[in-house]
Amino acid sequence: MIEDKIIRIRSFNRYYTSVIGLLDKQYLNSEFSLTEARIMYELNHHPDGMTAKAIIELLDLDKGYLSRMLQSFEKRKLIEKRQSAYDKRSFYLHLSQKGSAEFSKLNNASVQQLTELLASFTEKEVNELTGHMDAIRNILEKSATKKHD
Amino acid sequence: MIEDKIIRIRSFNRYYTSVIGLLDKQYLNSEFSLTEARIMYELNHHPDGMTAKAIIELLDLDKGYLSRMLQSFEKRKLIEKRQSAYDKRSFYLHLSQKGSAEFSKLNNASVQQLTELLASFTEKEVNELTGHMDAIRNILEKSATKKHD
DNA sequence: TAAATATAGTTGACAAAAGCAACTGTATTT
DNA sequence: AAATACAGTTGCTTTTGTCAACTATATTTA
Repeated sequence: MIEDKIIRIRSFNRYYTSVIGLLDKQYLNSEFSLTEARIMYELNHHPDGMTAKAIIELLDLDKGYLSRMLQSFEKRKLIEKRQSAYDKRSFYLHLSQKGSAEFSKLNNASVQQLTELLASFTEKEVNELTGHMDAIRNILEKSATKKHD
Repeated sequence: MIEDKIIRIRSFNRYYTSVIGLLDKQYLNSEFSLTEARIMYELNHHPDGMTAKAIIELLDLDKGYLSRMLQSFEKRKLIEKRQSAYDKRSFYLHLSQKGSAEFSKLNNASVQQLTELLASFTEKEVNELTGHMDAIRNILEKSATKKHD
């Protein structure tokens, strides 16, 4: 029965919301908010530079909100802007060396956190876990339009 | 290699964050915030009443923040409070009839939303999806302390 | 090609969401 | 009975996010 499946999916979503929430708490200790970390992740993932527009679409942020966060990044020397020669309205954004270093710290902390969490599982369990995750993604992305890393 | 597994888990987490974020957008149209909806879900799930303390622990909310949201619920006649006879500091909280009705609306909208989303999948795919979700939960809860519905 | 329209990003003003600490009243411990 | 702990409330603040108007550039259309 489909109703039953929906109940299970919603239950999983509630459950996984709390899992993600728990993992995201690490940003409380850092000098970056979760959203800032996501922006840095995208910038790091696009070393050739990306526009504010692209970040907005990827992360579904308000452009005014993002604009201010990028200003704050600039003040902190975490990013560099380079105006596009072809479209002077837009700017290519890059992590600076400092920004890359800060991102690495965040990233390492995140890996460390998950490493500790996974320590209580067997290798077989971890393999199964990632297998199920990949499978969910494959199913959902079959119909979805959105693209991800 | 475990590093590789961690990368995949983190990738899934980023992906699933956006899935959940998309589903949660439905609350933008409603008169309830996501957090309010979660509180109502818990209240609905505990028809014998539950204390603010219990909600705080389940949803990891600040008690002051919750206190104000409950006040707003009371003003809107969505909940009823009954002081505990055994511990006059605490109150048992219930959805009122109106609160139940409002929760039902939210719930139905959520079911409807997922029904539409699942419409593009085959029954087999949906079965696999829920199977993988259950499997993830089973693995993660093996070591976890947190309990969920 | 000039006018109209669209787009990238910025800014100001504001609102919603969340966090923190002090406080009240009740319960529990010493 | 004094000290401590706890449930919930309140005042105050910060963080996060939203909206609309605006500037400068680009694109479309008449």
